[in-house]
Amino acid sequence: MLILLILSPLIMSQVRVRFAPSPTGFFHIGSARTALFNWLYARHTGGVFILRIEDTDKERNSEQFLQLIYESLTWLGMNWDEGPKYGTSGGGDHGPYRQSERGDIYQAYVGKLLAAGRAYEKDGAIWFKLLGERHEVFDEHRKKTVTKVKTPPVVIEDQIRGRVERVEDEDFVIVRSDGNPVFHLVNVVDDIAMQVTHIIRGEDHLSNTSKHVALYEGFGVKPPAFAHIPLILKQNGPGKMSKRDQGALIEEYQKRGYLPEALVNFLCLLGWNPGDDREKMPIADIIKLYDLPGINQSNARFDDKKLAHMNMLYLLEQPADKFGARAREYFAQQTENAAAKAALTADAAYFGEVMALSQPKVKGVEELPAYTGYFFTEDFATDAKVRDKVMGKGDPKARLAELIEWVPTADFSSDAAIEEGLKALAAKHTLGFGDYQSVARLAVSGTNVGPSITGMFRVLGRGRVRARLQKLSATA
RNA sequence: GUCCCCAUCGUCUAGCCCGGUUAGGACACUACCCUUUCACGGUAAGAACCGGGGUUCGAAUCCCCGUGGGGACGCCA
Repeated sequence: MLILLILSPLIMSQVRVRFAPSPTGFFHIGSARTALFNWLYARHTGGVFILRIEDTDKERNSEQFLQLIYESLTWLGMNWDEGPKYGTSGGGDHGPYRQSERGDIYQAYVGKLLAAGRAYEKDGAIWFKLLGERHEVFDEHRKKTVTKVKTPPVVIEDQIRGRVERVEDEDFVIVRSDGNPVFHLVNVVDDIAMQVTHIIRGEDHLSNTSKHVALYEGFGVKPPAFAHIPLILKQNGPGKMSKRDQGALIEEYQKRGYLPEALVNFLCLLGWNPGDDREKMPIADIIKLYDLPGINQSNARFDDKKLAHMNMLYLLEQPADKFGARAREYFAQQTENAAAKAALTADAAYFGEVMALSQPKVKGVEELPAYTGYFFTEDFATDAKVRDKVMGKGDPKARLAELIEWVPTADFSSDAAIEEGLKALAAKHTLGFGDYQSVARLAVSGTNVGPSITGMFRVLGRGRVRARLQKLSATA
């Protein structure tokens, strides 16, 4: 009882936000960001994040895309408190959370409008009736005569844009002639029924909002707070980012081995910032600082380079075993890639060591198969240009001979030991470490980029190193 | 065409609300340093207040107009 008394004002004012996607296509960056901004607000305020599936378009819905929504949200770390059950997310007593299962509710609400004279039937469809004087006018753009209604402007108090006024001056369809309710109706009905307090959505919905506010008024319900967030523009060319644009799909980043934390961090910064210079920050800090007034008003262009950089930052701080596991997962997906296949057949500990060696060197997991190829096969390619350059400088043949002789008895127990050994070798001829490094690298990897040569020696082991040195020596 | 939103480096942005800054940071680009290659890291450089009016001693900041960008105008969501 006492607890209830203390909690009741909290419950009364609890923020309830929703993300309401339709399963009609791949899950893309824009949707993810809208979900994220809602999720953050719920977590920031200690409110409720609702997932509602807007599957009223029977033609275009698919179960596959529905699953993709669940998977993508979960992958990004956005759990939902109410909604369809999936893993540990979902549940709640405002369901069902799929609009395809809420037909009775919509019918009841339409009934209310019909009874109140705020809706009528025409051409087999049900229309919402605006209040005011009517007159016919020819619409040049749509090339037809339409009935306009003289109405006062609808006022939207937007949390991001301030006061926005827009005149809604035409009745609109709320139930199609086939009996299916349309988006505007179900969206508003569900937000009323689910007691949504804040509608955070893309700015592309701002023009729809006048319809929605009119519907709220028709139902005699005070509209919730609106927050229209800026859109993400495509990287190249004009217009907003759409599912078909390069880099638009969440699934793609998942497949490419991006870290979800990095993608989320990047997405947060597209239209929001903590107010200082911090960019890479833990999600807990973002939740703490995130708020609606901090959201920008202007659209943001997507930048894959900045995302890649953010991903590298996160990758760099991954524990080696986690990084190795992620790499293995990525390699396993590359079924067409011979290098990836070969790597997977290698000993697990060896694979892990190779990845640990490469972790600080690459920008993304996707670089790994090509970057580490020579660790897993003796049949690796040699870069002709690098070969000419290395073999044309100093006396590489002599260095190779020395290395071949040195390897069998050298101390390979640690990178430091190998370094010491090589330095001692160089000192005998008053040469530098670099004189051995370049030719050794060419011999064992066929290129001039890669991890430290000492690390490569240690991981490859004496046998392989010596064989490769001899092979180069024989063909040089 | 009508309506709505927006406008700081190439890009993401701080500063704007509450007028006085060498207009700051990050990505990208360039140079140098570090170094055992390549990266990472460090330092430096270049790079912006869309234009025009107004208000003011003073405007990136407030107001108006233009221009530009974006969005919406479906029995799609």
